[in-house]
Amino acid sequence: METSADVLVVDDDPTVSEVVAAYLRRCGHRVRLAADGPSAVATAHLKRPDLVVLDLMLPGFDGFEVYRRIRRLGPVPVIMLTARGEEHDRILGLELGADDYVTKPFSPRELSLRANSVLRRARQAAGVPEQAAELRRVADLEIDVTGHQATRGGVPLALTGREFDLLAFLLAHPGQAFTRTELMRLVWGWDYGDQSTVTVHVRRLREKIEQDPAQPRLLVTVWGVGYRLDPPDPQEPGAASADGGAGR
Amino acid sequence: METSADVLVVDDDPTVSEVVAAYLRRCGHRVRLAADGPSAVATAHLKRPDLVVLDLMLPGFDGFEVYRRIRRLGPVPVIMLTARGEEHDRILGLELGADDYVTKPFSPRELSLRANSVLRRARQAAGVPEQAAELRRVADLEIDVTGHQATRGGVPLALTGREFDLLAFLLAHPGQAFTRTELMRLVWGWDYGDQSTVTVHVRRLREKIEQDPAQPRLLVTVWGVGYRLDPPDPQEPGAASADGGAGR
DNA sequence: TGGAGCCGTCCCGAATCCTTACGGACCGAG
DNA sequence: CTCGGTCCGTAAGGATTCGGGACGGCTCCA
Repeated sequence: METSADVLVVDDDPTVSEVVAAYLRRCGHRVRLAADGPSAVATAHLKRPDLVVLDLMLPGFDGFEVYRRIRRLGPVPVIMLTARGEEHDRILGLELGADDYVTKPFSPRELSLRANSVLRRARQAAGVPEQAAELRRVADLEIDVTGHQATRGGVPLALTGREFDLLAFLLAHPGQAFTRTELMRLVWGWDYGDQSTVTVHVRRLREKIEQDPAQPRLLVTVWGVGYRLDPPDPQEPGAASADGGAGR
Repeated sequence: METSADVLVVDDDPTVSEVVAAYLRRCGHRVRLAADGPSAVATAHLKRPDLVVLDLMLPGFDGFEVYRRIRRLGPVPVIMLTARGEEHDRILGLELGADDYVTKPFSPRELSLRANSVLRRARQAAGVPEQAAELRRVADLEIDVTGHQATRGGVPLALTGREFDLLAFLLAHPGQAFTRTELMRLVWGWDYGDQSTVTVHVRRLREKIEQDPAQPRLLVTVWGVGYRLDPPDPQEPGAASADGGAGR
């Protein structure tokens, strides 16, 4: 679990800011709100948040200007909220150096994922000792979330971004079955789009972590439901024991 | 039972809300109903449910407004019911903030899965240590609802979806007899269709959980009524266990 | 400006599962 | 003893799901 952080949310729409705040608080963060540019800059000055979530469409005030002023305070990470289709904002935002951006309409889960990711990167860059690299293990599979590296039996795996996220999530919830839609929401952060995307990534991940991808023993498919990462049976390690119910 | 939770269902259509309530009760939850926005908010205030299932199409009251007011009470998980066919963008916008949403028409399995996983995540976020895998046991039969896995004496069973649902339901109500029609309605979610479907699935389930499927001792048939999952008599098994006057 | 890697989507074959139908066996009542 | 209702076992058709292959778009990098 990520540690808590101070987050400043800047948006003039109370509906959006309330929802965003609720979600971030649920993740264990402390949240402050600002509805306009000046108060945002002032709050940033006084409270020195660990992360700023900034809507670019502020009334009567240029969001970019707010961004520049906040950035002068120091290397505070910023996530920008932009409207879909506004390629201009997005490009400009990234050029300015925003750590990440999220296009509206967005799912709160997506924002939470981005926020945690940005915070993690920021802490790492800041040289925070990073208490004992966050490790997760199942069978001979090991993942270092902070170091963004996965190994099997000590051998590093060449996972892509999505594959890593998927494996990290499954390793965090071993033995639990998830539907494709759930995985789409929890790993991808959104749930529109084709569910077969999940299927394809599971297949690609199996190619890299399973000994026999055609007969997966770790990343099992639960028919009619979805997928599950099985913790290894504490019993036989290499014995040719019948696969119990895994058959078919 | 750790799975049970207080659920508030908000829908103006009694047909829908009753069906939803039935689905949730079959999962072992306690359900309250509210037909309009104000009473929903009031009930949420008074009863502090663990989960809210909220229909967005409330008459004369914006469902999203209800959501915001309920959310102010605290981090209550919310599942939204939306009608299919609404513009995708609208759904996305409304989804803003919901823990999950289900599009109508929905299947009972769908709602059950979502409700359970939302509750699980909420408990997890609330600091309740996970690990509390939802288990149900009778005799040497054990079922892990979150992992969608059933075992007998520790050995995994290869159950199909329906078989799993059926066994899960019976394990939630041991010692209680159900007619085929009841099982059809409570497990399948509809009350039309051939009752022999239930018969066939019971038979297949017996093949997998009974030691001698020809003489079932766990999944007993109550003649003229239906079926019942018997908790094992810890004492003598061969006794002439008169099933009382259950006959007709 | 190419080229490689990653991601998301689509298509189709194969495997699996659900439902229904049918014949025979069993139970209880008159 | 006979009969009507009920239950069990088998089989087949239809529907759904899963897995593999492949394609185009996109980004990043040389």
